[in-house]
Amino acid sequence: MRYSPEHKARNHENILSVAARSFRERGADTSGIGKVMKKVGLTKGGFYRHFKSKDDLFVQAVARALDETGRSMLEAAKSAPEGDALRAIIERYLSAGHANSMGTGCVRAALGPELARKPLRVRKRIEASLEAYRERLAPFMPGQTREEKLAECRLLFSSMAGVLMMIRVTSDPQRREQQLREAREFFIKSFDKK
Amino acid sequence: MRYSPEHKARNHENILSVAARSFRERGADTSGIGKVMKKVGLTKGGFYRHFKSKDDLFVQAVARALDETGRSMLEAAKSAPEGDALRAIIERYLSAGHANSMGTGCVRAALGPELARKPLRVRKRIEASLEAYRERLAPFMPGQTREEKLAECRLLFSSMAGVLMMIRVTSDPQRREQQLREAREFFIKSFDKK
DNA sequence: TGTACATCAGTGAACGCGCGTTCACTGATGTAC
DNA sequence: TGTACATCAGTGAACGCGCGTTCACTGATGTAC
Repeated sequence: MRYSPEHKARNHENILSVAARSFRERGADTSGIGKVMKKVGLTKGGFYRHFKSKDDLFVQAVARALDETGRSMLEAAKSAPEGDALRAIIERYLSAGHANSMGTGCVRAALGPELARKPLRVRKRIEASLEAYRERLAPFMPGQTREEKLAECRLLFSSMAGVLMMIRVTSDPQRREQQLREAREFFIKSFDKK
Repeated sequence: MRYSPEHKARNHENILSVAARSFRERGADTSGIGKVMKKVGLTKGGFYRHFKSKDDLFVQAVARALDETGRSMLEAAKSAPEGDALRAIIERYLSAGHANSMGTGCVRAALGPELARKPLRVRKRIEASLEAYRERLAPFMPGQTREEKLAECRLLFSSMAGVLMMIRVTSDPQRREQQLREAREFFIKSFDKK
């Protein structure tokens, strides 16, 4: 059967968002193309009408996930009281909700080491997505120049990603909460009102 | 052929250290038992005389890797001038050498998300290794009580792991160096001389 | 001291399985005339 | 308006491959007598 362009675009989006979640939830190696396509409602053969390879899908899924996390951070910033944007960003990133949902959360905390292991060609594309993310959030960071703000942005989110990632190893929910609280306090103290 | 107990112990150690490196370098999913055993010089069938399962090996390899990283941190602390132990720890953790050798570096930065995805039974054993690590390094942390020191230790190493992990995504060596420098400065300022 | 037997680390083939990718094919729609 | 053909998203079987785990077997050493 022949499909409309909208139909194709819709399936493309579906593959992307199912993959973005599955990669983060289970890791890219354990998220087979067949499984992803099945969840979308298609068979795996059709995958290559949408993406050149699994790595191509990976790069695009990472880009989409970062875009969504960026949007969520911007939302938090914009719905915060005047002058509390950065605090709101930190509080949303280090929230229990974020810690409990790896599949819809920050790519760094869910796939960081996998990003580092990708071949250079792939990694360059990922770096571009990370740069775009930092550009969006730099305005809320401390620092005088754009370069300073970008550097602070990188440092803040890399650090918070490490904290989030390790909190997810902690099995006791109460300890998780406490670790989140301590981390929020630390990052707000260190990055806010600089 | 029958082997001496020392022979078995030696092979056990070899499997462990080859796995500990391979898991960190390539990820656990991509480090097959067959490959590990081949590198040790054995065939894969013999693996199950040493470990109950791949997850069992994983847990023990993580424990060994954390022990080695802990030892390295203690070394840095002990060979530092009086009062500069924590600074030395941070500088060694955020060194170019560490950033450039994922296979022999900190487990958190190389396998963090994989730890978080393991089933509870496995994760509990990993938590114990992480606790042991923090106990060793707590004496060098800021804080009045043991609990405070342990919490600072967790926060410091989780954060630095995130930074290290994301620096490994950066392809340009000069940028990596700069990011390491900025991170060292930040963590020394934030955790040292508190 | 000499012989018979038990032990058990390591071998290598086999198991069922899921993987990424390719490919001949289908068939509804869009286009050309 | 009607007919012939091209397009191409999606199908489903097939490819070669590596995986974790099991298992009957080997054979040098340790132990019992």
